[in-house]
Amino acid sequence: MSEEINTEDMEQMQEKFRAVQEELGGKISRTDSFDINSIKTVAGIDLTYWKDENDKEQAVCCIVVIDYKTHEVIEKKHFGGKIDVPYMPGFLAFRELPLILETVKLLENIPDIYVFDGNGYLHPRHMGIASHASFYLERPTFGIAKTYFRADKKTDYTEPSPESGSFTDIVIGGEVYGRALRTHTGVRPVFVSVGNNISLDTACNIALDLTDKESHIPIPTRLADLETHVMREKLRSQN
DNA sequence: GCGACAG
DNA sequence: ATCTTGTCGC
Repeated sequence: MSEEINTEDMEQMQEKFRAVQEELGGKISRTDSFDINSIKTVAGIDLTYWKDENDKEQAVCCIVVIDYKTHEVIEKKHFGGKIDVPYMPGFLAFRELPLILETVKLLENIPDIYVFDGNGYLHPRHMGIASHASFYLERPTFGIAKTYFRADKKTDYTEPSPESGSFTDIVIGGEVYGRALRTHTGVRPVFVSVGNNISLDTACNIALDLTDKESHIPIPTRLADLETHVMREKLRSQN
């Protein structure tokens, strides 16, 4: 009884989604709208998926707010529900945003900045999930992707030197879309890109500030990821 | 027709 | 993303 989604439906969906992205994509600001020294809290956002007993796709979104300076966890919130948009490269926001916005509503401590698991400006229409989400949030955003996404089919990235902190810009058509950033020496880089109202330099500095020995993935994203797995087990056993 | 493809 | 044990390495 699972709804079958054929290619015609997918193409119609993408047609509408692409129009939304082209409309909003030109309204992104890649300039800091704040002073980095004023940042007190940062939120990490992530989702994880599973199929329920009726083969319906379910997901839970988790947001973890931490103290920027001490990295102490201030708050955790989650919201689970059915997913009705399939995964289509380039259209991740349409799949994940509904649950994300519901989870944001639960926050008692509004963070100074939101960090997403995925890209922002590093996208064919500059509208990865970090950029898209910004239009519904009153705070700057940026994205951290664990694997490279070719915003342009021809453009690959150049491996940064092995030392922590080194990076290479991802340039397409003379424009910097994002950055391959090494957060741990000798470990594969993460891909940082601007969401909105922040500069790439600042986003990378924050990513490095929020990375510790435990993982090459910055703490907010790492904690949100761990939390989604915990919540998935809890929600699975309830249904 | 073939490959590419954030999560 | 998810299905999955042991195993190599710091």
